[in-house]
Amino acid sequence: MSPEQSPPTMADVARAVGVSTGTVSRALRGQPGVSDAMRRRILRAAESLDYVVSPAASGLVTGRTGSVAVLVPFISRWFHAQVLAAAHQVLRGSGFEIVLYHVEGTAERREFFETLPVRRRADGLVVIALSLTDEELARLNGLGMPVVGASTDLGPAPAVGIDDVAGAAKAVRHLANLGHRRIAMIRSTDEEGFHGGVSRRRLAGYEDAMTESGLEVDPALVVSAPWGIDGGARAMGELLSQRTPPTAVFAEADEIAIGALRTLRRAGIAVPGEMSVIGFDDSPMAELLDLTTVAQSVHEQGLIAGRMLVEAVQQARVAEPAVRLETRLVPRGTTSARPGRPGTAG
Amino acid sequence: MSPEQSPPTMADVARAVGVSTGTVSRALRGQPGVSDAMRRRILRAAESLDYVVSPAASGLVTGRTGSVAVLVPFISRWFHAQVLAAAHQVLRGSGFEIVLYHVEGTAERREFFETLPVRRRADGLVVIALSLTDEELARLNGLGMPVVGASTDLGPAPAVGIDDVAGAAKAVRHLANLGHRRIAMIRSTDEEGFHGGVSRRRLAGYEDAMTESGLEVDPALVVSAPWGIDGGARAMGELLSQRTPPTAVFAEADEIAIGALRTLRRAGIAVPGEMSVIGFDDSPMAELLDLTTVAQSVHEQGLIAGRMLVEAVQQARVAEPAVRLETRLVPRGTTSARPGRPGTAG
DNA sequence: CTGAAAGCGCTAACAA
DNA sequence: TTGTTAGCGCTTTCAG
Repeated sequence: MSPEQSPPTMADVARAVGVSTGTVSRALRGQPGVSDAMRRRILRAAESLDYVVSPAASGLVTGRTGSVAVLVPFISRWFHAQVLAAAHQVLRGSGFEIVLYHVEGTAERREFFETLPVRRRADGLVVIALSLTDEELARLNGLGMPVVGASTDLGPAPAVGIDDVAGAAKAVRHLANLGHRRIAMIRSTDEEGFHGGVSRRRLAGYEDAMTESGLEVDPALVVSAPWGIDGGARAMGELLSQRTPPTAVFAEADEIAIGALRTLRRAGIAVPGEMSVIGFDDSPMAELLDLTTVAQSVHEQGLIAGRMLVEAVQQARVAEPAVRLETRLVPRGTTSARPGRPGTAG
Repeated sequence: MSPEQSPPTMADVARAVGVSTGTVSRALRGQPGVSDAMRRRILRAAESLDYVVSPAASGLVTGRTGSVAVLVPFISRWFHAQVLAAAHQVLRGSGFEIVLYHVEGTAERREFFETLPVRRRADGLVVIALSLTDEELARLNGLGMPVVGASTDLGPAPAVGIDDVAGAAKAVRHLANLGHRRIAMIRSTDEEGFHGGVSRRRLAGYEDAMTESGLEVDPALVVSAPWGIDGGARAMGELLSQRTPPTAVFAEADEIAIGALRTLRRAGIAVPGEMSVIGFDDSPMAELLDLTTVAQSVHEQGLIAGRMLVEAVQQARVAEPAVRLETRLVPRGTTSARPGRPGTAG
């Protein structure tokens, strides 16, 4: 009589075939205990009715949501988008829906950790490139669901990332090997604590390599500015205004290095002739601008994090819960031997 | 006796306070018909038990999921990420969770439109920067949930975007006004149909402005290449190999224009001295590289799309269902008067 | 203002 | 192999 307004339910399918919903349920999920003939009839009926199971209803009884959450701070940064895309790919490949939590500011971040909206909404969580406080870490661990990190240290929880200390050291060693002695570092300020951990580790790598190369770590040569091109530009300006400016600069990230390059260009300082610059990450912009940098496998981190979460959710344990990917120096056109160095044309 | 393993339910809260779950439900959702004193007691109990309602359970009875879905093709492109971030912001601000569907390839895309995983998983859908086929459009309309588009034409459904024809015409007129007569256009090939609509409209704008300026549209001057820096670089090469190369180039997107710039740099052709280049979108890279372009309000498109969806979901109608945002020319350093033009230094 | 009871659409025993 | 029966945790009448 009345046309079906609301979507069909499993009962509709059962009725159409003339069986019980129990059988339909088993058939649809590929469970054993249904004859092949019956399964076919049921699948056909479901198809023709355009039926889909209600995740809410099934989730209510199974206790699983079929979704996983992704927490990511700056989606419009190349690195973050890249990791997200890769993780998304494997998670959807495993049948999960992805719930996105984008926390770009302090307010959103606090809101997330206070209310923990993931609770009861996801079966697991992957955290991308976020430096967590101890309290935040504790909140996540109290979530009662598996959590994995990509480029994020989660303490005991599974995580994939790189050795930032070693990576930064590679960059600085490269500069030292080129004969540079006054090597500066540009860090990002991080009042909001989004990537403080990475920044600290890359600083440590800088210091390690300096010491190892017999170079003095002059505190004046370590400057900070807000993350991004403008920040890098500003920091470079600061370095140029010093009594004895550096001859080479290691920037914590490519975007920062690119800002530095902008300042140098505007100041008419030749790169690499008068100043060498090296970044970190090997983003597409680095390639475009021929920026020497340290590469990491960004996409792969997303893939691995996704796989880890699938494992954690489905098998309750992760085979290899701490993966460190290699970094590698990518020499390009913004680094060269120190001006005035013996045997080198300035 | 036995410690609570599973998260507390509403019944636990009710028991703690000594009321029925009906009352707890009303209290928690701020519904009328609960005394203030009772509501306070209930809120306190819920808080101290660390209780959160199960969206699955409440969704089962209300029929709403509390989530909205976002469909986006290339999350690592600046434009897409930007729109997504803005939409996410307003949607979360309205209390929705965001379910992300990232369809980067044909396979993923087809899978999405065939299985329509959003069904029963979201209360609405925003589609970002996707050129849809008629069948795809029909699938979305049959979804039974509100759909809005950002930089996406959805036929009758609400959408926000720009006037691509007019925007492209602005770019080309700028070049014509500078005295250029042989003006080329670089389009993106789009075998997979991801942004064919935009590309076609920008081509139409190019043709309009050419005709309007009394210039001939030479088919040889319209070249295509895969979207991105490499594509733009390749297309520029093609243009340079022609018998009578253009003196100015309009690229469908900044990323493509940037590729063109790379080729020109490598070829030793002065920009804008010997060749003018203009892009579209005004991405951060355009600013960095001092690329003349046509700007659009990307962030605002995301905000508006988000607001539209909230309206559609909550009020079942959108006050202003077709918003066209303005574009504006951003003259920078990659465009100048045609070489050899009277009164101009080549 | 509050309680009782029915039921949302499904799954998971347990029977048959 | 299939059906029956309880719920899963919540909202929503309808009574009181």
